[in-house]
Amino acid sequence: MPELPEVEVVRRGLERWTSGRTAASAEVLHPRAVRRYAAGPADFAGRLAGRVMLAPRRRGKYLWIPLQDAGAAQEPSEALLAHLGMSGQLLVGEPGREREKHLRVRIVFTDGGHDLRFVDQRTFGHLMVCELVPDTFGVPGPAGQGLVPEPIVHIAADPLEEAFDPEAFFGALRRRKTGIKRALLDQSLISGVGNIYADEALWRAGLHWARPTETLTRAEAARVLEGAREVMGAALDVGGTSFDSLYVNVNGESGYFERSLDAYGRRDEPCRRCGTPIRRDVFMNRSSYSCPTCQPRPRRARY
DNA sequence: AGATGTTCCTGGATGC
DNA sequence: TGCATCCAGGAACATC
Repeated sequence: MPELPEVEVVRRGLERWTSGRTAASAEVLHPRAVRRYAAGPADFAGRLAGRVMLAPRRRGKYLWIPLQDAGAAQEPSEALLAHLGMSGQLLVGEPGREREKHLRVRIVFTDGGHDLRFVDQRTFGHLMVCELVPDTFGVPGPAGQGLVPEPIVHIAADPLEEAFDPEAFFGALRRRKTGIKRALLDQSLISGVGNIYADEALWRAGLHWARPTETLTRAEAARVLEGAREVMGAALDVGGTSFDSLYVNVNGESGYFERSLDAYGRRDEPCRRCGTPIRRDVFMNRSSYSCPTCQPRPRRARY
């Protein structure tokens, strides 16, 4: 299940394997993979052909590769945008290798080298070509760095970005009338935090998932942020989390972080701080794992 | 308008 | 053994 650290691992892999290379052609093997691209699969493929892939960028769980016309000097105005969803993979490898069962899109390059493949079993992920526009959540960076894909202008900065504003995040939390976990999963408040890392951040902060956001103190909000940063940083250090074979990095190697999780998936196992068995609640049609002792349910809960 | 519920998808695990 | 059902979850979209 790719969340921010896993997507960053993929981004780094692409930086090494596709930067500076020119796409020759693209083949869409399943239209659902480009469903968000209104102009359709043929136009999608046409937009990639002949364009140079620059260094990939990331915000939260979204990944994009700026596309430059060959020989052009101006800043790129379009990008190939990717979201891996539940089971998406971006794989780089020998062009002649066997086709994966769930291969959705294949891009080959003019140099005849490694191809780029989008493989996605559950097809929650997608690719599209889009415009790059000025960033409203982040701060302007070096030339061309202040641009983000138009379809994700509403996605907030993620906690590992310099542009992330903790005070603005705290203010947004206090204005909301909802539970802290729902807020953490809302990509317009903070991006890159999914179900797994939300539970981990709350365990580290000692807060229950149903804690009303409007009652959070600045210190509590800071603990949640710090927890998210720590757990995602640790996951990044070991190459991402993997619970099954669905997540692999760009070269097909799995991550090794799952053994380090403190809450997620540990139902009935002892809390690593106090020994109380971890409990599982169903919330938002998802599992939430927490320690009943370290993360007591608030008297007034919000969902 | 903000909060909350629904939906999309596949295949491994589980139950009878 | 075989078939049916459950479960995983990001985020757009629908509804209250």
